[in-house]
Amino acid sequence: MDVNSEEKIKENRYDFRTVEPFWQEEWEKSGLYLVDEDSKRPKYYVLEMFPYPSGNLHMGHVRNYSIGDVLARFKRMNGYNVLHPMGWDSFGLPAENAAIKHGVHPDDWTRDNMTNMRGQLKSLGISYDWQREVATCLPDYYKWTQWLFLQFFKNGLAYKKQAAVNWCPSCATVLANEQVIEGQCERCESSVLKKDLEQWFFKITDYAQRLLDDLADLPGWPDKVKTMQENWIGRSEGMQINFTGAGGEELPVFTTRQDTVFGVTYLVLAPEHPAVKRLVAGTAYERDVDKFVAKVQKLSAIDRMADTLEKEGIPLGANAVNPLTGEDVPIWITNYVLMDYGTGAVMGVPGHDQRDFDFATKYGLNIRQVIAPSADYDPAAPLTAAYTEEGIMINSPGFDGLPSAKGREEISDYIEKKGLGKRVINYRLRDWLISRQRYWGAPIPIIYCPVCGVVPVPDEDLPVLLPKDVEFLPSGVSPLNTSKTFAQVQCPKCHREARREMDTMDTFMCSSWYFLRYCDPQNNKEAFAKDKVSYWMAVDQYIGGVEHAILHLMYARFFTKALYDMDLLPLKEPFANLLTQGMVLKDGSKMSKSKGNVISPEEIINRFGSDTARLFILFAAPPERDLEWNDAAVEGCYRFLNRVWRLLSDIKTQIGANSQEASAKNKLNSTDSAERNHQQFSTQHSALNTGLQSSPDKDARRAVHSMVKKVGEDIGARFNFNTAISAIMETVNTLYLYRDKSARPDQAILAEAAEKLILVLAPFAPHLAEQLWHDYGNEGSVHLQPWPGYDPLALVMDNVEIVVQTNGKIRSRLQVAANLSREELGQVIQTHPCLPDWTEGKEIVKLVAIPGKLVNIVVR
RNA sequence: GCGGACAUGGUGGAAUGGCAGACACGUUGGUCUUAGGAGCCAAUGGGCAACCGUCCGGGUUCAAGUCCCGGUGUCCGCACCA
Repeated sequence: MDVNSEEKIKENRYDFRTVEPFWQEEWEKSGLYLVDEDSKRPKYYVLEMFPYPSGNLHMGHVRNYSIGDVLARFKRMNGYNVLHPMGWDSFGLPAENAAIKHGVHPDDWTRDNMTNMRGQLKSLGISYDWQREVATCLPDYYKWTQWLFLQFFKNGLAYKKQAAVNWCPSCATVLANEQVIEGQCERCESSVLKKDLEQWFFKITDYAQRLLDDLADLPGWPDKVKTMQENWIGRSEGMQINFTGAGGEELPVFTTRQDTVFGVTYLVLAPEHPAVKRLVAGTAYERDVDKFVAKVQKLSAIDRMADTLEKEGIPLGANAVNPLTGEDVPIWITNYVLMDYGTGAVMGVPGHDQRDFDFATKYGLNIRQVIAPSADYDPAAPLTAAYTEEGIMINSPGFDGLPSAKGREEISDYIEKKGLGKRVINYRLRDWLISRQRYWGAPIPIIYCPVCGVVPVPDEDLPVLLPKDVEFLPSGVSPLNTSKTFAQVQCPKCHREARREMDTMDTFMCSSWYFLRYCDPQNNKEAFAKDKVSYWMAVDQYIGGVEHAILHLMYARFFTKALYDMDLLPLKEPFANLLTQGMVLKDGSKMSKSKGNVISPEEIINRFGSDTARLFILFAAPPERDLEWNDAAVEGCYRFLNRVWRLLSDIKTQIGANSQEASAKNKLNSTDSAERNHQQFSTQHSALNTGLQSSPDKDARRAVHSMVKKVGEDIGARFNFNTAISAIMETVNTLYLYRDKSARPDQAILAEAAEKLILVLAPFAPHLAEQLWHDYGNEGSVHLQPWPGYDPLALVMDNVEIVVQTNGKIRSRLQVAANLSREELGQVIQTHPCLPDWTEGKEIVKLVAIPGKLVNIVVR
């Protein structure tokens, strides 16, 4: 390749290697994306889930932030005061694991990663207000995480209790319920064990009903996510019925099928049920029962939940009294009853519950039918499986003949009247276990005093700094124990020698309020000022992966509600609208190092530039859908940007003389709202429109204006960025044809087209658009311009093609005037010379005319 | 088992109930070129054709990829929840 041709190619191309870094620097220098509270403009808070600083950006990040950036830029151009921040979810296990593996301190490792990823983010040119950057691992952030913990504590929402908790043996720490996936650790996939430990919990269960009810106030959330939260909260209405065991042992059970209480033939307890020991103490059953309990407890969570696990049980040799019938039924324990749901005791109704049926069949327990499928059903026929549907009550003295649903109500009333139990609502949701026996997290700001007991760290002593002199090899004991200085502290109340809490907080605590800190990131007096939060919150559009549907999104909702109750926040829901983006796949599966199918964003940016990377990722699929990475298609996007570049460069040369006029026009627009801008364009160009004689001119202009309309709607109302981009591509194609094929392309139309193209491209390809904007002689950033308007008159067509169908089959196409009414269009068909051909001599039954679209002649 | 989403060319994907396959990738042919991994032009659901085509089977409608009923398949979430 000689020098000349190299230069020639360079000349005709979008030189992203120069253009992109240049504008990134300019934008940063001019503080283009910095925002403040501004009551004159409506606010818009667009937020992407902040990343864990793992070391490198991956394509999922690029997708997430590209979606957010299009919205941020679009809203900005539409006159909104846009808050678009970025930060780091920077506490967590990977830092410790890296420290163990490579001998670096988690703090250094994390900071290096943040530096590296910040650089990568900046090379993407996302419009963040970097002055609002937060990192959860920095003392000026976690000080407030600790402060918030204390607010929860002081309001009775944080408590410590001994409980059987999830223990990951490999991470050597406890896990929240939500972090156990199919019995395995969410992080390392080790089998999770149950361990009896004293741990800190947040009372999220107090908010179960509100978390459930308020989902109805979130129309801007995907149903999928709301359903997942609904299932996770798992509300079920039922009844607690008080059975009584031998020796007066109270054995309440929880059931949702009170109508089957006459069918109870045994009672089952969870092996861990506290009554078990008492009931068998000193009996012949004691040894076998102990053995059985030990066997069940040894099973890991995953084994205990496995489908294949056989239902096993053992009798306790004791009976319980059914309070309704006065009948004695045997008490068993079994591996299929859970201690931590309901009361840990279940009534065995083998006639109407399949598990009970299997169990009773296996151990020869009685099966009694109390619900018949219909009134004429023969109850004498033996059941071959449990009948679990609704039906008619039988063998239930006093309630026979009632439909089961009605029977449920009457039995509930009866039980409550007699004081034998009560209606209760059970939730599957458990309290949130927030303490961790790991190093890289915010220390829990609690002091244990031998005299005063559990004492919160006073506000003025915050933050409780994470010590650096710590051995963080997982040992099962909190690593903070290994610090020489950390534990020792004076009791804030009595000043006696006391000890600090050694556990750190779950990192989900840190991420449950970061969106509030962005509103007021530098405040060193409070976590956030109420007026700033009132101005910016709620987040208008939240964007992130669906993998956070339960954990993060539920905790953040819980925090918001709790802070609302403490009068720290003016709102009950943090995220008004939620967009869950799909994954980025390669060869059909998620990109991962172990599969070796990772495409690094850095590499793509180096080869094609960030505008190309962003354009591809937005064009390849709608945002909620999974996206298959395709190298060739990326190149296609790169070619498109060059096509735009060449077209607009050429037009610029052609209309060079007019460029001053164009720039004057833009100065005029630059301070207007989109609405005014819209009207302005209409009046400005209606003269242009009516002056057009030939149809290629009109067509070109229509293409441009309908593109503006469609792109605005696709971004603003539908989040269909892929179709917005395709509309721009179509218009570019049309303009190439117009310029090359029409006899005398109109300069004014080309100038207008160029300007609008640059403006609609700005959210998608911000660097290219900015460069072109300035090449056209405009002042100021393209990203501060009002979103272009369109001229409704330009969209009007003189003629349209309509389709002629008979019985739904296409016969012909006709050019007709676009403004024909339904009747006129019918007339045209009725009198058309081809009518006999279309109807083939058959009788016309009906004629359906849809103006502007089609005519369907129904014949027989 | 329960709940949810989805199913359209070789591929990614378009279609307020109104011309299925926009836009793009890929492929093929042409053109320019010392060269082409650049650019431009053309073709591209299947079938020689009439026609047939949106997972399968019914239905509603003048008209169904789209709405309704019943299946199948794929993916996701929860899962011994009483």
